Amino acid sequence: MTFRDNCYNLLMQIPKGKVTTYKAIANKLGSKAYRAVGSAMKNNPNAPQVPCHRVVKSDGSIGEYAYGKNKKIKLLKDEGLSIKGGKIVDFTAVFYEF
DNA sequence: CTGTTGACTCCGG
DNA sequence: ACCGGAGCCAACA
Repeated sequence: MTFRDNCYNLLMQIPKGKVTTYKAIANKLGSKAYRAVGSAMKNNPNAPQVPCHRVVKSDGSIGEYAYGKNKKIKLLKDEGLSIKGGKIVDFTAVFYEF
C-alpha cells in the first residue's frame, strides 16, 4: 500500500453528486500532504474507476484536472452539481465528509 | 542520499 | 478581491 493507493480508496467512497477536498483526504490519512494528494490524482492510474474530478480545493474552487479543468467542471455538472465562476455553488452542502 | 516539483493551504498586505 | 510568501509531504530524477 502506498500513499497514493490510500487516496484512491478514499476517493472511491465519495458518492455521486458529492465532492471533497485535497485537505480532507490528507487529513483522513493522518497526514498533511495536500500536495502529494494532488500528485496522486495527477497520476491517476485507476481512472475512471477513481473519480478524481470529485476533489476540489478547500475554498470550493475547482482546482486542476488531468483532462483540463473545464472537463472537470462538466463532469461535476453531470453529477448534479452547480459550478459558477469556477467555484462550486453551495459547496458546504455537497461536501462529503469521510 | 539530496534536491526539485507540484491538480494545495494558510496568512498577511 | 488580488498577489505573494511560507509551510507541507510524497514521488521522482
